[in-house]
Amino acid sequence: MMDRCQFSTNTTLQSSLKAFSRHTLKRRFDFLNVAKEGRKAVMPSLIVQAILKKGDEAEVRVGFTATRKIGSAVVRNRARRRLRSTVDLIAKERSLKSGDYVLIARQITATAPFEVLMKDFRKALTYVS
RNA sequence: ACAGAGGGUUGGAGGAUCGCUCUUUAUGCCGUUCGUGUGUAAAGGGAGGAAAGUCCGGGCUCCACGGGAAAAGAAUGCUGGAUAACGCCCAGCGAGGGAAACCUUAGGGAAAGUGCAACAGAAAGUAUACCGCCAUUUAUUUGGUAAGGGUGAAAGGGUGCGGUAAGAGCGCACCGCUUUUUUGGCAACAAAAAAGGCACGGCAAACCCCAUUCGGAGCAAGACCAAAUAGGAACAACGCGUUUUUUGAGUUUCUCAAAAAACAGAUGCUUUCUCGCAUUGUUGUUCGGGUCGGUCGCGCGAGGCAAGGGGAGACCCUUGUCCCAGAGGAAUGAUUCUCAUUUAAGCUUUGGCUUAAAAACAAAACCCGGCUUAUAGACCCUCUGUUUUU
RNA sequence: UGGGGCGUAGCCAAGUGGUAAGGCAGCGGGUUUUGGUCCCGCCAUCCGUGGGUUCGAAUCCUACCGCCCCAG
Repeated sequence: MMDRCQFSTNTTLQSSLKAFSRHTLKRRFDFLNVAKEGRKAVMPSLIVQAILKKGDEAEVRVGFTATRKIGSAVVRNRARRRLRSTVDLIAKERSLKSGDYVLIARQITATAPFEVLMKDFRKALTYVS
């Protein structure tokens, strides 16, 4: 399963920007692990939890969480997409340190201006790392 | 023009850059060069009228598909139609509301039975009559009566005339009610006539009765490929509840083996009952087994559009044409340009221009027919009433 | 996907057709030198929301809203 993921999610970004491949977290165990062991940064528009790993496996894995608390299915899907877009754009401008990241959507994630999301995520990264 | 009623359509348009998902084609790599896996490129497809709530109905799949009875248990409830089916829909009937267009309506049965009606009131349902009215008695009675008052949501037909001691369907007329007949209608029902002479009050979204319908579960259904673990099937060996009968062997009334019959227990056949049917223990070997995971189920359908026809309508028939989402931590996002819509402010030659803002409800999860609920804005058709003009 | 339950004062809750018990909290008063304890009184009427049945609905029916639980 993990072997398959290594090949699948490395898409067209490979040519234009180097060394970023977005693996998504899919197992409940991974999310719980990050929440338990990782560091946490709370911003107005999002929450970031992360475990940074050292070693030869230069792998970045990202998971997204949008709970029922923030709204209906439309709102949850929109929030998750915007978080994913944020991660893609940030990864272009600077390389993420390898490790597992979990982004949690908050109430204003779906409606806030996109620049606020970007700013909060950059700030959260400095806290976490 | 204003006020109102009914029905229908739509749910911004066109691009740019970076990304997501599926299909097809081409091609690289791995490789047991069939195949499978994994990348790249190009082309094409990519949410709704409610996809929602999950309230009904059906398809599909598996299980049960022994007979009978009962009980349920649930749902529906005027009539006819329509449909794959429905509690939806269409047409009509009855009842209620509105000035009208029109709207609402769970609308069978109360002489099958049981029950309920607080408080008030004499009395809440086979009238035990409070204040009254009338007669009688001689003043503490007895009898008649239900017109009037009062209570209540509801008081035992209503109005009028006659009648009477006072009264009363006691009699009569009209209305209501019940029964019968006739006419119209497929029917619900409507109208008319005759008779009866008031009996049969309300509540069944109280229990209930009657009629009709319903086997259970759900795509996490189910099928296939398959690491692991426990259990299953076949074969072999051993063993095999109780009673009776027959046969055989051994050593005698006894023991062992085989066959047949009966009975008992347990389990299963949707719940219960009855009858019936099936199965029944231990060890070994082999077959197999189906969890993680993967593939299918899974998009040609009670399908969309157009034309013609049938029908009052729901709807149906014929022909032509089109192919239109298929993910699985779950696909549409980020930035931006032009036009269109609405609102506000400013300018204005009333044509418009500039600036700013807004743009709903809401995301497929097997599929379809409905219902219910949410919904910014825009557009179309029909009808009713009032006012003005012609 | 299927099934079950709950909503009553600020909080916990009883109430299965006839004007909503009780406790805690709160407010006022009394007792006490003062505070506590104790005693008395007050505090719902929009029973989650909208319709309906009924003379009458927290209760019955129906459609919604919110919350919780169970099975796969």
